[in-house]
Amino acid sequence: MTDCPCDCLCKPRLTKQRKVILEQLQSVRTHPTAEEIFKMVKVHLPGISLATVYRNLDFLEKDQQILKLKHKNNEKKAHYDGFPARHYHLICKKCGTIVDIEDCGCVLLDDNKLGKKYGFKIDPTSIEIMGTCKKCK
Amino acid sequence: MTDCPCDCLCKPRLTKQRKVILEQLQSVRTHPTAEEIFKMVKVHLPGISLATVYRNLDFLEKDQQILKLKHKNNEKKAHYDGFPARHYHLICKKCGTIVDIEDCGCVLLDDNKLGKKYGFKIDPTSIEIMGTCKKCK
DNA sequence: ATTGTTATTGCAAATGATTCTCAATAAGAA
DNA sequence: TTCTTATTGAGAATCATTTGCAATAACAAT
Repeated sequence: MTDCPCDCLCKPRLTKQRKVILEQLQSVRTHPTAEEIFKMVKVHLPGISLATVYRNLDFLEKDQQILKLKHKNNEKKAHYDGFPARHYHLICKKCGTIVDIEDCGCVLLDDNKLGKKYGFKIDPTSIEIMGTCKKCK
Repeated sequence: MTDCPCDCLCKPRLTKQRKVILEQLQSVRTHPTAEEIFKMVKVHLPGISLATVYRNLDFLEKDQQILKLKHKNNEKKAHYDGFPARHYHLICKKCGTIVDIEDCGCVLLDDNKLGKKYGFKIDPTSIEIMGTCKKCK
């Protein structure tokens, strides 16, 4: 582990908790909430605290090891994605289904024209596209 | 006012409160929070309640008269946009600046290839693209 | 290994944006 | 004017997330 992903000067440590949280999130292809991750991790570390899960999810997100999805419909809970490789998410406004888009064959964001025009460095992993899924239409 | 935008059978009424909330939101080109809208509306309706502002913002969003932006960085507050015409938003992950993209000359979403492939009806006004703005780079 | 420093943890309490409850009010149809 | 019921104001409730703090444990230095 190198430098802290936030702007502090501290040296992050690889704790059991942080390790297992990441492992568990990477063990699924779904987009679990902090609470759901907490339950998965508790199987391996029964004494872990929910606050620790939140703290490590924040850390891992800042460190760009995972993604945080904030958009799932009217739900207040955030969802997490253990695979931060460049991909977008389609989220159904009605039922909240999240679909990963691995290769969308689109140039909107990749060519970075948009970013240049507005002086933005676009983060392609953070894009959440809302809509209505097949079932809900 | 026609049918209720939620799935209930009630007949919406155009109250003073709803009218002024929409007017005030449409009077700015920024993306205020519910609290900020509350303050603007209170100038004209001193007795209004914050709960009423929330209820009407929900209503107006469902009715597609306004947009709700949930993504502004680590802030928990939602932001609102009084101009729901098709446009995207760039949001800076660091400082939270929101930039409107009126015409991005991009086809990612408009051609609806993406929607077809995944069976999604994409809502082009709901797209929030995260990145880092010029100042924060 | 042992020690020292300090990042991290568990717990419980706090936070804070949003939602809900409910009696009172008022929009709009009859 | 009357009636129905959608909406309001006030405050309490919700609940995901954060925070304070003393105890613990990573890991660098000895």
